Amino acid sequence: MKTRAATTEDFIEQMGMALQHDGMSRTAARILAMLILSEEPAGLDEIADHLQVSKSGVSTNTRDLERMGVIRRSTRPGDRQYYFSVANGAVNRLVENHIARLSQAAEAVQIALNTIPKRAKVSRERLSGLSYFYGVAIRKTSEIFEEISGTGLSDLSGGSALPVSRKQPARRPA
Amino acid sequence: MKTRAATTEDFIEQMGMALQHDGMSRTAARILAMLILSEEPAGLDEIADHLQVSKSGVSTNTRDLERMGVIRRSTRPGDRQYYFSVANGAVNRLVENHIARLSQAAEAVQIALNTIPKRAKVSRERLSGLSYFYGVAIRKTSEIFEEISGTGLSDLSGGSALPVSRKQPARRPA
DNA sequence: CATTTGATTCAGTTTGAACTGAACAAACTG
DNA sequence: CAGTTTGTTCAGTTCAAACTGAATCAAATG
Repeated sequence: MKTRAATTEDFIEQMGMALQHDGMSRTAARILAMLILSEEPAGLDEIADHLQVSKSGVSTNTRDLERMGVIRRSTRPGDRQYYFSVANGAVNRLVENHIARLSQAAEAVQIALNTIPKRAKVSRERLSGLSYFYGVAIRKTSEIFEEISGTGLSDLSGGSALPVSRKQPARRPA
Repeated sequence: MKTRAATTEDFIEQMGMALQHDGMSRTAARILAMLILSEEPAGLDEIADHLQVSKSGVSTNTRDLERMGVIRRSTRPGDRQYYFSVANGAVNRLVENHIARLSQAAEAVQIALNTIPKRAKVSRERLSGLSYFYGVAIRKTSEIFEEISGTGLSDLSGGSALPVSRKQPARRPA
C-alpha cells in the first residue's frame, strides 16, 4: 500500500462531509470547497470536470448555492460562460443559517412550553432547560457572527471581485 | 379545513427535523423529542406504538441514542422491559458533537493551508479566514457548553433517575 | 435563418440511509 | 423443559434525495 500526500482532493472531500451538516448536498459542499481553493472563478464545465459530476448536477447545485448566498456568478465580456466564485460573506451566510435553525428549534420548545399542562412537571423542567440552552446558543452564535464580521476575515471572496483575465478571454477551439 | 391546536406531536415532529442536523436519524430525533415530553421513562413498545415505528427500528435507534449518550436505559425489579429516558447532560453531549465536527473541519483547513503552495494567494487568504472562523466558532461553542453546565439546566433528565413506580410494577395482561 | 455554444429543466434512474418482518437469543415462568 | 415475553440482529425492501442524459431554451454569430 502506497501512502499519499494530502491533496486538494482531500480538502474537497472533507469539507464536503463537514458542510453537509449546514444543510447543503454533498456535491454542493464539494463545489464550495473547490471554489475556496480556486485562485480564479471556475466555469461550469471546469467544475463538472473536476468533481466528476454531470453539468446538470453542477447547474442545479450552483443555483442552490447562489440562492444561499455563498457563491456568486460572474460573467466576462466576450465570454458566454458563467464563472463561479465564493461570495462575499459566505461564512456569515452559513452562520445565519445555523442561527435560523436554532431559532426554529427554540420556537418549537416555546410552543411546547405554552401547550403542555402545568402538572407535567419534569417535562416542563426539561423544556425550560432546553429553552435556556437555545437562548445561550443563539446569543453565542451571534457573537461568532459579530467577531468574524469585524475582522473582515469572513470575506472569503479573495482578490478582486472582477477577475482580470483568464488566459485568453474568448478563444475558439480548433 | 379544520384548524388544530398545537400538540405534542408537533413538537416531536419539529424537533425531529431540527435535531437531524445534529447527526441523528429522524426517528432517533423523534424518540428523543418524545422522551423529552415524557413524564416517566418509556418502554420500547410504548415508543414504537406512539411513533408508529417498528420495534426493531426503535431498538436500533435507542441503541444509537444511548451510544451517543443522550438517552439512558433503565430497568425495574420485577419487570423485564427496558425503559428509556433522557440522559443527564444530553444537551452537553450534542454540543460536544458539534464541537467535534467543527474541529474536524478546522483540521481539514489547517492541512490544506500546510499543503497548498505559497503562491496561491487568494486561496490561502480564504483558508486563513476559514481557520480564524473555526477558531472563534469552537471557542464560542465551548462557552455555550460552560454556560449551560454551570446552571445545571443542561441536565434534562428531570426528576429522579430511578422512577418510583409506573402504575403496577409488573402486571400480567389478561 | 441555421448553427453553435452554453446553461437549464425535467423525467427517469440510481443510491444509500433507514425502516421492516422474521428469525433468533436471552431471560424468565410454571 | 416447553412456553412466554422482550429485545436484538440481519437480510431484504422502501423511499426520498440527488444525480444523469436528453430535450429545451437562450444568446450569439455568420
